[in-house]
Amino acid sequence: MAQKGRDTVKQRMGKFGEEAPACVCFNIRKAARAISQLYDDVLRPSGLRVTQFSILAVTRRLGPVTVTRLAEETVTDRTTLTRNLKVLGQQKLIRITPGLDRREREVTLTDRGGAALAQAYPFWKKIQAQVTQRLGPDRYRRLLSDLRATLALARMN
Amino acid sequence: MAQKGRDTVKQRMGKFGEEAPACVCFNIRKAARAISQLYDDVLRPSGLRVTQFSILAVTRRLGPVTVTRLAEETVTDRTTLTRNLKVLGQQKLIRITPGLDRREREVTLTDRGGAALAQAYPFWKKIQAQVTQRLGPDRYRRLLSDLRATLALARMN
DNA sequence: GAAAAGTAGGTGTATATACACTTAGTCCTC
DNA sequence: GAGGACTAAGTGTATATACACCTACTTTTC
Repeated sequence: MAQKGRDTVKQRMGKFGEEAPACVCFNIRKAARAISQLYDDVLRPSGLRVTQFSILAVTRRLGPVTVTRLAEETVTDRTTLTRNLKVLGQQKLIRITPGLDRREREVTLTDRGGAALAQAYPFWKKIQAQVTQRLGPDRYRRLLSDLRATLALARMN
Repeated sequence: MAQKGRDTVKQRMGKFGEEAPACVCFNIRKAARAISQLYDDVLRPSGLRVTQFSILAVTRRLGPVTVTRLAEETVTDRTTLTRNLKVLGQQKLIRITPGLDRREREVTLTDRGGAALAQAYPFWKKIQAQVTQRLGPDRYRRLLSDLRATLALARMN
């Protein structure tokens, strides 16, 4: 009875505590933190983090590739990738050379980078197998598919 | 015929290009980056990032809460949370006070923090509704459920 | 062919993330 | 109740992330 036409903030957000756990973003981020820690932990003996492992792997697959293309493939902001590549370049795991179009830079996996990737591979394989096994094949496929859908949705705008 | 008992690195990693897209961690991280950008973009007028929004929301729900408890709830490394809380504290959105147990620190949402949350809420609500609508209720519930399973699995060790 | 438009990439700044280590306080055991 | 075990939190350091802005180069348009 204190107010009628106008809700208080408290009322408008009355269900907020219950809604927060439903936030798609919050939940994906939580899962990302947890799963990243797991993968990083298993990859640790290799000296590569999962982010670095992923970048090297994609670079290996795409051969000499521009920064922008690599950013698209990894769904990373280009400027973020620049910083990530810097670390890998310092460790001589990749090489960055000017492209024919002199605005472009081509990223190439070095021998050293290939060796690092090969060395890390069994660790990745092990944890990946464990995770997929524990999720079960159905849920695993479903999750990847739903994540793809979420990704597509997020980039839709 | 060059080698028989021993595979080359190339052979061992022959399918690597095809396996990388199947990496659970890589895919969750990609989705997390994309969805975070979307939420951050929509939340921008409110001045809160989705990470900050989440921390404030959880703080609001749990009332005065210790740093460790908040870290558990948000599945964030405690030292990460310390840094995140520092930013929120500087903006006076939270207050950090010594606990009864003098090792502990209690985090409380300030009035200013409550107001920021209330102001950001409609933006969150809007993008959350759009995302769940586009995913569809079934896939949305399934995704949250599978993410929970992944999270549990990752923390299992 | 010069100006404008468009494209590739980097920098400055700020937040987010977490490991290894440290500090400070509490509890527990004798 | 003193000493050691345990627990809560912060720091040093490094990587990850992305926005706003900038520079350099290429293409397009007249």
